[in-house]
This record gives sequence, C-alpha cells and structure tokens, in this order.
Amino acid sequence: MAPKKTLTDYERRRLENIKRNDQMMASLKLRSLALSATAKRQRIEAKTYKTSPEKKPKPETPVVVRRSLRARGIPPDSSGKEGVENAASQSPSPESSPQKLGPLKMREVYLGKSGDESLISLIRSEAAMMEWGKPGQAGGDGGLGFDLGSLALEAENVARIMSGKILNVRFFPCVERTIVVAGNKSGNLSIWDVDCGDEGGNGVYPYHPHAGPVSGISIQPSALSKVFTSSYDGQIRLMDVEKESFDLLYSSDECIFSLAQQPNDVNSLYFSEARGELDLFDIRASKSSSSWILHTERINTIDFNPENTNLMATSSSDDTACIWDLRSINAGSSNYLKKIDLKRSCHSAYFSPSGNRLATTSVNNCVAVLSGDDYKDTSTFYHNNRTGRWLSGFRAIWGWDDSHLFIGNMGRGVDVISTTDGKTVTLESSNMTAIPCRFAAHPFKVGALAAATSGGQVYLWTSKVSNADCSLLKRSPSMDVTTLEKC
DNA sequence: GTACCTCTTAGGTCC
DNA sequence: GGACCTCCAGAGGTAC
Repeated sequence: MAPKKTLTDYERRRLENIKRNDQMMASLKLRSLALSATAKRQRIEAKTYKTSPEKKPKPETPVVVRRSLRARGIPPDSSGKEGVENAASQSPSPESSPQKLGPLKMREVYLGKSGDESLISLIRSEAAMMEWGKPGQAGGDGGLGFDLGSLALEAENVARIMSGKILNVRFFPCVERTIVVAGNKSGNLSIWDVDCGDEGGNGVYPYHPHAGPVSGISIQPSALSKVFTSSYDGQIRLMDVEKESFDLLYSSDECIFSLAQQPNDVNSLYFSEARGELDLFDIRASKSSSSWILHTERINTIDFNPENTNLMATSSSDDTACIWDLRSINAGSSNYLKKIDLKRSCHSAYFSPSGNRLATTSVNNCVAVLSGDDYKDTSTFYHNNRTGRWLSGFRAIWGWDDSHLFIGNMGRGVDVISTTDGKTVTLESSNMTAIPCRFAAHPFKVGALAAATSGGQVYLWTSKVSNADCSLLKRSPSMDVTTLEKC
C-alpha cells in the first residue's frame, strides 16, 4: 500500500470546500437531488496525477557546466558529479520562501550558496557605464554582414542555471558584459554572469521572487539596475539592484501572461492579464492607468515597433495576432491596424529590428512574416511548432537585422529562417543536449544568442569559429517557403 | 455552447 | 536503462 500522500494547500482547501458543500447540501436536504444529478452525467473521476510517496525536494540550485572536463583537468569519470552534489546541497526550496504581498529583500529570496554581492556591484557599475555611454542598438534593415557559419556553441557556454521549464530569457542590455537573466515555471529568476569564468564562482545567481511561473522580464538599457518581472501569480515585481529588493508594483487575482515596455520609456509597463486584457501601468503613479480588452483569450506576447513606438503587436491564444496604434487603441478591440488569423493559438508576434516586419509563431506549424506597406504582405514558412505539454512553446525571434529568424527545433537544434530567400538552416552542436525553446539575441553583441530549454539549461551561441566545437551548419530540406494553405 | 476528459510531447530523477 | 514524475498547453472528442 502506498504511504499516505501529504496534501498541498490547494488540495486541502479543495477538500474543505467539498466538505463544506456536502454539509450545506445535507442541511438543505438536497443530497438525493445531488446524487440524481451526478447519476445523470456519469463522469469519470477527475484526472489526477500520481505522486511519489516520499517526494524529495528538488534542488533549485544552478549547475554550471562552464568548463570542459579536459580544460579543467578532470577525468571523465567525475563528469557532472561535482555539479550535482553542489546542487543537492543547496538550500531553500521555493516552497520554503513563500512570497508576501510587499517588497522582498533580494537576500531574502536568494537561493545561492555564495553571496550575491559581486552581482550587485557588477550591475551597479554596468548601469553607471550605460548612463555615460548611451549606445545605439545593433542591427537594422540593411544587414550586418553577419556570418551564420561563424556561430558556435562552446562547452563553457552551457549552463544549467535553474531547474524546470524556462519561460523567459533575456540579456541585460549592457555593451561590455554578457549577462543572461531567465525565469522559470516555479517563479525563480536566475542571473548568469557569463564573463565571470575567471573570477571564481559559477557566475549564476538564483532568486525566488514569484510564487508562480515567470511570464515576463523587461530591462531597459537606460535603467540596467531595474528588472521588471511578471508572473502567473498575478504579481509584477521590480528587482531594484540599487535598493537590493524585489518591490511589489502590482498584484491581482488574475494570471499575468506577458509584460513589455515601450523602448526608452522606463516609467510605463504594458502587461496582459486574464482573458485578453491589456493594462498600462504608470510606475511613477504606482497604479494601472488604462485597460483594454483586445483579445478573447490570453495575450501571450506584447511587443513594440522599435522605430514607431506607438505601434504595438500582440499575439493571443484566440488564434490571432494584431498590430495596434496606441494613439487610437481606446476605440476598442476592433480597432486594430492589422489582424492575422492563424487558425490556431499564436505564441508570439515580434517586430523586426527595423520595425518593417512582424514575425508570428503559431501552433499551426507556421512562422508568418508580415511586411510591406501597412504589413499587408504575408510570407509563411512551415515549421514544426508542436512542442507538447512539457516544453515551452516555440517563439521565433529576430536576430540583429531583418534577414534572419531564430527558433527552436524539435531535433535539438536552432532553426535559422532567412526572410530573404526563405531557406532554413539548422544549427546543431553536441553540446546542446536538450531542445531549445526560448531565445534572446544580445542587443549589442551581434552573434550572441541565448537559447533556453525546458530543463533549466541555457546555451549561449557566440559568433566565433572554433575547430574544437562540432557545430554543424546544414540545410533543412523540409523548411522552404510555403503557403498558409500548406501549413 | 459549455464543461470535461484524454492524449501528446521531453527532461530530470531515481532505482 | 527504464520507470516514473512533471502537471498553469492545446487539440480533439464526448456528454450534457
């Protein structure tokens, strides 16, 4: 006989509800009525998931595989063991740090073993440098002369920075440094300082600011010390490195599914909650200033045109993606500039670096690119986007110009779709042992591409030619331009 | 039309 | 190496 399962809070509340309802039914002498009602509709018992009798807490600590064994002088037998032991010895599980409605000190929710002082001072100094520098974005319409063949995944650029499914990955928009930030389904936020390899430590700083999946991360180049995060737990938090805290900006009973900021506007947040609702949050006034119902189902992504920041794109599980003009959005959900019906749930809609194109990814196995005047031209590319339940849905992102899109491949590769000739190539590496689902392109380092998996790993592809790496560039025959009908 | 059920998918852990 | 767990998607089917 299986040992008695420990009930979660949710299950306990649910059982209490059922018990209360039973008592109420009995008191109203409605039990016989209720029984006849259930007899009418003979449902099989609600689906439950088996749980192991003695569930051991999962280590939430990052394991960084930053140096090859050969490079570290470790014999093959020791492979990975060191990291795993480190992970197992890590302390607080997410459940041990329940989120409160209020600000959280960074150290309160820090899950790492060594301190995070070096990260705090690094971000402060990078923020100060950005204040002075004011760099321009990489990319544009004309192309960068970027050579896809030079992309490689070095062994030291592979890290398991958290456990579980990564839903969001971003680069800190700093010019000099490569810092990756990712959020997972457990509400964790991990920051990986990739360049700290020679400075001791593994460079990964894990935090647990949310009680639910992290649905959005936003960082502005002009305010590097402020990291905005949203979560299914209904909260928006601001990781303020100057104050060393995760401030609570917004709290709701509804899930928050996406978060975005207009370029160069650090005082406003756009986020989606519930079914199709988009909210504008004024950070200085600390209140939601506008709200619109734009879709009939959840909004999965919000993105702004980098050249005309009044144009906003949304993708939704109501099978559509839309482009809106913020100056006329008040007129309601029918007042979109452009709407594309994808027949299936749409996972993403992102403007290209020049703003002249929009790429959408849908579970209809298509990546669609809108271009031309008023985005009236549509090109569609067949792409297998059926990721199933356990993987984060694929989202095609733009590289550093309008010529290439990057998206995960179910064969553990990175598909690169050329928007100029419609051809797709797949980047593969023996260092990439899981399917990359979510991507980020470094805004200032052409060729630096972060790919996150549903197992907590991040692969950092860089534009280096290395004979040691066995990255392979091959043409995928099944992914030429196709029509929407074929999709 | 709505509510509910089943199936599918991959990665990590444990034995 | 295989069994088991994960569980906040989405599609398709069925009952009401």
